[in-house]
Amino acid sequence: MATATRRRTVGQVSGESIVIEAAWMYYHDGLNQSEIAKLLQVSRATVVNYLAEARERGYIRISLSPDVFTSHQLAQDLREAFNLQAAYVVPGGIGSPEDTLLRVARGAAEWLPSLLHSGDRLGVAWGRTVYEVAEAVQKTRIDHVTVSQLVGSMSTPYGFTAEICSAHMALNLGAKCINLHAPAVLSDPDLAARLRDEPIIHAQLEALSHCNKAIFAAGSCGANSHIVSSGVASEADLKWYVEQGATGVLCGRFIDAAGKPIPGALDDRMIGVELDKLLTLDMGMLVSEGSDKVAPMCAAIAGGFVSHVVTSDVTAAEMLKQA
Amino acid sequence: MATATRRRTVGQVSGESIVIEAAWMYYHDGLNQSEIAKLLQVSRATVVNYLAEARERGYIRISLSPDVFTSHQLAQDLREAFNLQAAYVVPGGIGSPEDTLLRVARGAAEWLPSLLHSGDRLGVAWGRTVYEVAEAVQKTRIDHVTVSQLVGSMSTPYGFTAEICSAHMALNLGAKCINLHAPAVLSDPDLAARLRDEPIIHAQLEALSHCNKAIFAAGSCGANSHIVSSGVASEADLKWYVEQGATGVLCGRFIDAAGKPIPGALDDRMIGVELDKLLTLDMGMLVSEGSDKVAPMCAAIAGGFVSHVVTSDVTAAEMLKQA
DNA sequence: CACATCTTTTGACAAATGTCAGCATATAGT
DNA sequence: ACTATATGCTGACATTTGTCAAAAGATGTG
Repeated sequence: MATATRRRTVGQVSGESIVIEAAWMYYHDGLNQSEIAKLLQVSRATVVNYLAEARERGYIRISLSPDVFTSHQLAQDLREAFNLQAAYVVPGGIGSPEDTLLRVARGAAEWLPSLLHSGDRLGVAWGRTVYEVAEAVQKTRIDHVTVSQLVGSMSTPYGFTAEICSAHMALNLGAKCINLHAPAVLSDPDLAARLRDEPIIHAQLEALSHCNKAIFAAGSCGANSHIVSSGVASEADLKWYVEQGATGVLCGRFIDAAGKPIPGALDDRMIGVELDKLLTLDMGMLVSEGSDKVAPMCAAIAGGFVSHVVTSDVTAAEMLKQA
Repeated sequence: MATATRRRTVGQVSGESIVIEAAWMYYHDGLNQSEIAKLLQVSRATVVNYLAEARERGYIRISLSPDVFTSHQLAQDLREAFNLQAAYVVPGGIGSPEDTLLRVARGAAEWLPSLLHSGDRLGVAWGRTVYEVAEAVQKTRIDHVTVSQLVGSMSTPYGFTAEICSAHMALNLGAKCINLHAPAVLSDPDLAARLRDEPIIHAQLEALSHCNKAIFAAGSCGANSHIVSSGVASEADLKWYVEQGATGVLCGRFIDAAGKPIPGALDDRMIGVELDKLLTLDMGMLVSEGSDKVAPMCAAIAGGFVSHVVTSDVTAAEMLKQA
């Protein structure tokens, strides 16, 4: 501005103003790069660099309007069929299942900030899907939001833990983060009980019980169930739970087709939120996708844990068929 | 998806899904138009059309991160010097004063939604600046927000009225709108009093008094003061108020340099919010720009009406010099 | 069912944007 | 003060994106 900075001095903070100026001209005023170059008296290539810098620094925010994905037919149908507050259905696209999962995660990431308000306490579960959501959330700043880790950690072959899920989520939301410094499952019920009474853990579990919103995925009880591969349950455990009617997994706990938690040996050995806590939330966001998740998702919804769903169009259609 | 719609049938609603698909691929997956064209099996030109349609329909949302404008040096200085909750300072750019005003308005429009939460009741003042803000607000949907018109209407040569300001604001925020179906100023105090007692107007004024946030601009008392050109006050009125020490105009009321309302003949003839109501708000957003607004803005802040300021870099610098 | 009238799609061309090697200017070290 | 080094800027070229008139597919009507 006023003081014409022909060339921005190295590292000078005010030097960024010309970047912002360029970004404003380009994205708001709709000028093209040549016009901007002329006005700022630099070469067009420099303008390209400024814009690239603005994008890198996250000054520019491009998103698809959430309305689109919550208001079209499939989303409305899903909402009505399952009596949800809202559903967000992303186009599955042509890509691999992997791509579709990323899209669903990205959709959730784009929706989530608009559903959070000042003072909210968000519980974050754990898993591949939740991890991708946490990563995809754009940096936002909502005042006085707290993120809590809903279940204890497990070291996984995938390299992300429950702590990382919640920590990244908190980081991107500009929120305070309360981790749960304990394993998700212990070998001995007694040890678990003593750990739960440990002051630090106790305080963390206490904080967790004050969550008013939560985000989680549904786990399947099928062949390559995540609950087994992550080491929370053994093959034998899974087999036993399936025999009792287990249809899906929610925050590390097994539920049947009606969404009722199935009591079992694992319960006493686990550290994490108990399912009935989730029933009283203002918002329970279920983010999942894939044929194998249809039954678990329907079960979770039937159990009353879910107010918001994010999924793909194909999965949404399958859920509607099953209903 | 599944059913390969080679060509979308005219007007068919589901036909929009291919538009969304294209938009997703382009803006989220980072594919270029040729790649998308290949995947969707249409020509690249068609992809261009899809993307244009997505933009027109408002599916795509591009914005500059508010953080940038609230966190740089000038904004921080302004915030501290005037003890504000936050300040948003836009680069003035090279353009005309008109352009700068539009930028400030756009800045306010981009900031405002992130400052509103479910249940808020936003009071909207009136004037050129506020009108531009209302227009520039991108369609968002925050639940249970109510917009109230802070002052009565005047027909202006500019063609926008207080009703249009609040109505457009409400429309774009997806909020309920409570208008004030009365002129801003009447020729006779008695008539004004009777109008205020009229049930409809009374209810509207009542609703207005429950606002917890407000957005307004500062008016000057100079030569081409808006308060005169809009017909609220006469030249003689203005002269009288200036003699009493009037420094600026806020929601149609005159204030002195310390921000104290100046009682006068106009008060009894006006229909609209009273200034002391504004002192108890959670948020008072002052949006103004220009040398002639510096004194009025400082006065409004001194009076305690303001928690958030949006202005240009030049004006911010002038305010700091004056402080 | 043929015709008129729309909307959507397309290919060829024009314009805008991105890339990169090399040059110019600032900062750090001696 | 004089290099060495890092950082920002530029021009020429490559790629991507936007435009537009014409063709092809839908829809409505006698």
